[in-house]
Formats: sequence, C-alpha cells, structure tokens
Amino acid sequence: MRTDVAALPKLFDYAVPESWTDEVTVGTRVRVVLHGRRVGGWVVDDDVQPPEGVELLPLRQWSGWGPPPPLVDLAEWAAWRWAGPPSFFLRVASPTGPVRALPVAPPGTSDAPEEAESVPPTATGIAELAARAVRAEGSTLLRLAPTTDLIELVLAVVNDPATVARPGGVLVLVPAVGWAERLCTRLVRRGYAATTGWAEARAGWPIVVGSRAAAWSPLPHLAAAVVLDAHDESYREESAPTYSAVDVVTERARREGSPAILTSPCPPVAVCAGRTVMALPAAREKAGWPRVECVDRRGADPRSGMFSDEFVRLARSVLDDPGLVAQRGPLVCFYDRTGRARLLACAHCGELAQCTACGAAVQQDESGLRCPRCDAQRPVICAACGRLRMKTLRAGVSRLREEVAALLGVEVGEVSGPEGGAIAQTPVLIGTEAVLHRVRRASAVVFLDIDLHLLAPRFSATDETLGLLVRASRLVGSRQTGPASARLLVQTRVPDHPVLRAVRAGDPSAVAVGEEAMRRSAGLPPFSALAALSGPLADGYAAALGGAGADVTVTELADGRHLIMAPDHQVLSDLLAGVPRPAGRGLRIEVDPTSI
DNA sequence: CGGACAAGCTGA
DNA sequence: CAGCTTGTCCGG
Repeated sequence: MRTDVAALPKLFDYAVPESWTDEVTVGTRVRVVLHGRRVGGWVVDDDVQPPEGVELLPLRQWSGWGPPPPLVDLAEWAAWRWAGPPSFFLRVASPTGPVRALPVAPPGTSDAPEEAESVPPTATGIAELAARAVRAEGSTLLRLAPTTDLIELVLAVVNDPATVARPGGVLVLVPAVGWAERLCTRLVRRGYAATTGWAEARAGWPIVVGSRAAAWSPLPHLAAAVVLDAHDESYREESAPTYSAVDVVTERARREGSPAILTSPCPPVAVCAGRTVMALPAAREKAGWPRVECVDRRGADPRSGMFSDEFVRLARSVLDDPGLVAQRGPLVCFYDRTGRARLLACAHCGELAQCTACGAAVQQDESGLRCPRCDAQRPVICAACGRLRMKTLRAGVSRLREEVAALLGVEVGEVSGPEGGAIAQTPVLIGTEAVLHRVRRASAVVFLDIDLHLLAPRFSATDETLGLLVRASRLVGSRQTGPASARLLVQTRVPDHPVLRAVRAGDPSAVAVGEEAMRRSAGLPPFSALAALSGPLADGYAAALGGAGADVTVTELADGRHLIMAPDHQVLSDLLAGVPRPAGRGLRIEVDPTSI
C-alpha cells in the first residue's frame, strides 16, 4: 500500500480481510492504521511477500474505487519523470470524494458504436489525416489551422474502425474546463456517450473529455488519446511537480500500444520532437487562418501613440457597419499592460534594438546594449542606420482605454485579470491576455504592440506569441468567412519577424525550422532536459547534483534559481531520483521549466 | 506526516 | 534535574 502522505514515500504491507478480496485490487482506495494513526492510501500491489518477521495488520477500511492498475504504474513513472511524490499523481488520478459504486456503463459501448455516424469522406481531409494518425506508430501531431472545428477530428478518431477494434475508450484532452464541457455537450447531443465524470470514465464510458487533470482520467484502457491544442500552456502544471498532461497522455498511450493524436495550429518544436507531424495540403491549411495585416510602426511618430492610421480605418469600418458588432462581436484590442520590459529603438529611424545573436530585445546599461536572454553585449549603435542614440519606447499604457474611447468616440470596455465580472457590452474591448481567453468572438482583433511578446527575453517567446495569435484567430474566423474587416491587425516594429510572416502566410512550418536551429545551438529542449531548483535549500541540493554526474551541468540563473542541464530526461530524472533530497520544505524542483 | 524518544538548553 | 525545545528516526 502507498500512503497519501507525500513525505512518506515508503510502501507498507497489509493483509486484505477475507471478506473483501473481491473489492480490493491494485488502485483501490483504502485506509489503514500506521504507527498508531489512520492514513489513507492506495493498493499498489496485491500479491507481495511481507518482509521477515513482520506481523501484518489488516486493512481498516475500503474507501472506494481508485485509479485502474495501468494508472498506478503511470503514477510511479510520472513521479520519476517530474521528481515528485507518487502519491501526488495517484491523487490526481483519484476521485475527489469516495466513489463506492460505479454507474452502469451506457449501452453499446464496448461493441460497435450504436450509430456509426459516417463521417462524410470528406470536404476537409481531416478524416483521412485522422485515419493515418490512428494507424501510425507512436504519437502523431496534426497541424490544423486555428479555425478548424476539431469535433470533426474527434469523431473521425472515435469512429475509425481501428479505434473501434481496440479495447477501451477514447480520451480527449482540451486546454480548458469550459471547452471540455462544451465539447462533451456537443458529443452527447450527437448521440455519443461522452462524459467528463470520474466514475463514468472508471466504468468504461467510450469517450472521456477533460482538461489537464484528465490525463489521469481513470479509463480502464485507452483505445486512443486525442489532445487538442497541444501547444497550450495550460497542459502544464505550474506548481511542482510540474507535469505536462501532453507528456502523461503520450506515455500512457505508448504503454497501451494505442495512438496518441495531438493537434495544434502552431506546434512548438518541443511538442513536435519524437512525433510524426502531419498537415493538410498548404492551401487548405492556409484557408483556416484569418486575414492578417501587419502595420510597420518603425517610422511612426512617437506622439501618435499606439494608434496607426490602419487601426483607425479598421475601427471605423467595423463601427460604421450597422449590425456588425451585434452579429460578429466587438472590436478587440490586445495589449499586455503587465509587460514590464522596455523596448529600445533607434531615435532616428525607429529600428528596434535587438540582440544580434538571438533576436531578443536588448537593454541598455553602462557598458552598452546587453541581451537579457543570452547575455551578448554590443555597443549602442543602430543596426539599420548606424546612429548612436536610442529612445525608450512604450510609456505607461494605463490611459490606453481612455485614449481609444476618445479617438473613436465610442464606449470602450476593459477586460483584464482572470475570471469574475461580466464582460462589458461595448462595441470596443481592450484588455490583456484575458481578453483573448474570455471573449468568444470579435469583428476584428488588433494587437496594439505585439513586440513585447515577440521579443520577450524568454526562449518560449515565439511559442507564446504564436499561441496569442491563434487565440485571436479563433475570435475573428478564417479568411474565407465574414466581411473584409474580419482580420487581425498587428502593430509591430518587426514586421519581418518569422512569426508574423508565418501567420500572414497561414503557414507556421517555417517558424519551427528557425526555432529548432536556435534550440539546437543553444542546447535547449528538446536537445537537452532541464530542471530549475529554487528555494532556501536549492543551493545545497544543486551542489550535490553538480558533483554527481559528469554529463550534467549546473548553472545559476539571474533570478537565483539553479538550472540543471542534462542530455536527456533519462539522465535528468535518474539523477534527481538518485540524489537524496534534503528533508523538509524549502526546495522546489521544476522539471521542464517554462521560463529560463 | 506525526509520534516517540534522545539529546541539548534554561533556570531555580 | 524538571520542563521544555530541537533533532532524528521510523512506520507493515
């Protein structure tokens, strides 16, 4: 038995009382008496030889159903992979309250689906991709444009004869709970037995939908796993252990010999690594991206503020079209108020000061221009025109809402911060990233200043910016639908940035090529495996790790964290598992750190 | 984790 | 040396 006490990683043996041998299997939740107190836990083995001279106590209580046996093993693997306690993952894989009885499985689940709704063979080509992916060896990534209706893919996977022939259900992961509920409802409405519930999944429902934690949904067996928007950061747990639902589901499918099918309009290099990447013909992929227009702000008069003539024209065309806002949603303006980085630009020609080595926005200090990302230095000279004076861009943006309202003469609502509070019913909305999460549709989306994202001193800047553009794309719809004003307008000083070129062309594949080269030369994932240590005890632990392996390097990051860099995850996780951790809290291990 | 027990510090 | 804190060990 494994206890649910995270700091007590030992396994203990207990006797199963005669009368409940039927209820107790690997995964079952039980309570026992340990050292005079009652603790909960999971049965992780049901046929063990107790150590010499140990008198077994009986299990005290059957607390209900737990994860199926394959998930118990997977929890052990995840504990190794992300350097966390196995009980953490067993808990994620368990119901929130005790489940003492399972619902009866819906009719027609294990055999042929009731109404094998034939997917039309097909206008979009998605069913063909799905059929290839279901039969492919290992994990597949399908690059599908942002406005693709992904229920078509889900149904194609569910109804594929190769899926139907396998035991178990189809697990579908989406980035957000709300999305899971909507998708589940749509599937049920079409007659499919889909669920988001733990007990239903445990009972063998044929389709289970959920967000990050549903990677641990207790389907007894996986016929296939589908991950929609696999690039989305919400698949990663922010607090330690920092597991990724995408990696969990991929390993889970691998162990079952089932296909793991991921989709993303803008797959990061790390998500493509080790997977077969498939896409529709380029013209079809492009058709699923919106119209994108970039406005070059390099030459702009700083006094004209954040608003280009193109922005004003677009806003007018939306606001002057009667009924458009009611029908297709407001004009949405995106800016990141929280962005603290200051950008430097040539005072003469407006060229942004970028790092010549890695392209990040540089900062000015006593010694010249310094890259906060790769620490390269260069003198204060404009790369475009050779002048020596730089100006700081971007003063405060707190007045932006009022400025837009004054400029356009309409009411402007603000959407910032997370949930809570209704979204203003104004013809124009302005907001931080929240506006892209919480608004469902828009007549047009304007990125008032995308450069702070594009050039952020993080290695994930490219992936993150693409994610924002994908979200915005879904608000306005594809280039084939809607009026001419339905588009993304991107104000930038780097209009030739590969990310912007890619979204204009509706073809993100070129971005991946550059990213891969950068990551390879910098030795970043997927060409290495990283962990970041923080907390008061990090110093000592980092020193212990540094002395343990020759092919492992330990460096200190600018924010005081210690970065452990190993050639791959086998080495990294073996190392973290092999070097004993200092007792007590005070050490946070972040495997696959998102920001370095 | 939390209880048990041992070793160390304080004050009369 | 009682009374308390702090540390270490261990659990089936």
